[in-house]
Amino acid sequence: MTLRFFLRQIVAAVAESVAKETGLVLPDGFAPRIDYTPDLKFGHYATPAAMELAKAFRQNPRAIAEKLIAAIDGRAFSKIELAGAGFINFTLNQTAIGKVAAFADLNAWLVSNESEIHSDKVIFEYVSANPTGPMNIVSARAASVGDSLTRIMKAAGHKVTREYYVNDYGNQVEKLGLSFAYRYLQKFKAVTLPEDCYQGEYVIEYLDAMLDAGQVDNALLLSADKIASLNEAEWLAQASRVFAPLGVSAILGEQQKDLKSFRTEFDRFFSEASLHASGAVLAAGDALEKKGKVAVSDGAKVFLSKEYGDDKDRVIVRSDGRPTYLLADIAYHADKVARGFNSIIDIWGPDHHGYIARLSGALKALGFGETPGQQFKVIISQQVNLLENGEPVVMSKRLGKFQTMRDLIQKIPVDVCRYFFVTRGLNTHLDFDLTLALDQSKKNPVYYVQYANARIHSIFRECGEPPGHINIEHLAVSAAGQAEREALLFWLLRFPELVQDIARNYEIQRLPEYLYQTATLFTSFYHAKNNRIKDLLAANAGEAALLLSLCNLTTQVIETGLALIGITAVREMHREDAD
RNA sequence: GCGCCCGUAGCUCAGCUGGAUAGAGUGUCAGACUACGAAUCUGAAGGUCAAUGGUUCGACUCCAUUCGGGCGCACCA
Repeated sequence: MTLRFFLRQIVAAVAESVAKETGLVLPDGFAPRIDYTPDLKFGHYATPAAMELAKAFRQNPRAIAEKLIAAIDGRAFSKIELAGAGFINFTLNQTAIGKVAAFADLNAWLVSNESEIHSDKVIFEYVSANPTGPMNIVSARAASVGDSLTRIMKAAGHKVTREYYVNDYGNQVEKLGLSFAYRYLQKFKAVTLPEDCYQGEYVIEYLDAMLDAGQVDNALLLSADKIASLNEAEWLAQASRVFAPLGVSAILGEQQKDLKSFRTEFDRFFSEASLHASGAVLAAGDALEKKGKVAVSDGAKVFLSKEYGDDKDRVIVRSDGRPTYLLADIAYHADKVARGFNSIIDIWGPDHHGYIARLSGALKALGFGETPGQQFKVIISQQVNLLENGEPVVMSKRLGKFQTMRDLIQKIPVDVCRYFFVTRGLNTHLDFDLTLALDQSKKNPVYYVQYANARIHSIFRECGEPPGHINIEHLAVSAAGQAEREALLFWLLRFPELVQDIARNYEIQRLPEYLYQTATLFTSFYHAKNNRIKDLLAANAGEAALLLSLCNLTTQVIETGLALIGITAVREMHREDAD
């Protein structure tokens, strides 16, 4: 059990008993907050519960706090104090700590703590870049954050499915096919690529690969002889239909390679075209119509999204009968609902924020959210400004000038990229300066964290492996009165609480911050004279073993934490150059 | 015009559903290697949290207005 959960149960129980005794009623759904104290000298945890209750009880917070304190069974504590305007500060005693946080191994503890949260069946969609070109740096950001968040949610105890939506249907795909057709034609004839085609050179590369692999149908193949009598318009129409799916699968394949090298995984790549093929798209329109949320305007069917806060109603079936992208997306999300997910989370790009109202409106119209616990959450990933030498790099797929995710991975180690992307909240604009990332690579925080871990393993190599079994009570006893040990130990014990928090609020940046602080606390522990394990080995073997055990817990936290953000935890580090 | 994000130390940014003295890194300055790895550590300086008003026991956090910076507003996907 986490210490925080233990305290929350206690405070909730005494709040209830105090309320009952005095004939008062707790606020609806009252769950006391358990916070960390600003400093361990105030205790391990604090609760502002008395302040939160002040209004409902119409009493002075300090008076409430006194009643709460009086009602608490003090056996687990060495100190409970009333502080400030009505904070209650808790200092747990070592026996209680050992009993509550009883674990021999960090991962076992994480698993045993899963019961503290309400486990959700979650579908998490992220990246979902269009299969019309290589992925850019915004996709890399979404990949880092989405992948890390899903790992964290799983660690907290949720059932998570990771999905990537492939927009392999519609105008853009047709244009992609046309771009391939033109590029092929250009090999035999001087024709200009139309402006609305994809201008990037990558089309030529993929085209050549297709031709080499013999994927292009013989009937379409051109030659110098054929060119003279060619009906160009007809050929282009035919060729673009053939090239479109080939192009999509080639580009998707490359995207998947990039994602893999970025250590980003998905359980499924969901094809938009499959929704059209199965009739699911139009069926979604019918479902909305049955709910009375569809009107006809100028021959088109519109979804009445204004009822859900959108600024205008949105077309879902065009006047020519073709469904819009929105309807396909509604169908896709209806499919997620049908698969039984009750938590649907998407990461979208910054240009899609206006889209939230209409899609969440459609889900509501279809009845999603009526069952308690169902939620649809969109996390908007803000822009990434790519800088090189302080100058912005222009990104435009159409013009073919852009920094791809692959360029990024080739320039900067994946560990550094991933760490960099998760150090900022998704809702902030991000300046990624390539030169800076390279220049500072040696002073990069990710190396600092890895270094701390390598140091621990160096201690193990030097002083012997730690005992396999971690005994928290013994660690707490040995930490008593030793500032560095105490700071490190209680910081480490917060790790599962942090995992729970991030799984709830998606604030991924808190994990790298935590790990950095872990490394800092460890090095300060390491430098304290009384913690020199090497010296203790002969003098006090028992204490040496305890400190090795504390190091063991530290490395478990660092390695598990790094794994949650997809970063390698090295156990030995080597300088790249001599200076 | 409407909507979204941002404004915190010289620079890049944290600040956990409102909570105790606003924190890191980097840069600057002053120190520390006969030390399980100096890819390190210790210390100093650096702030009117863009501005104004409001809400309350309490505001960087919530609300309103203003000023700055960025982005988006299709029968494209």
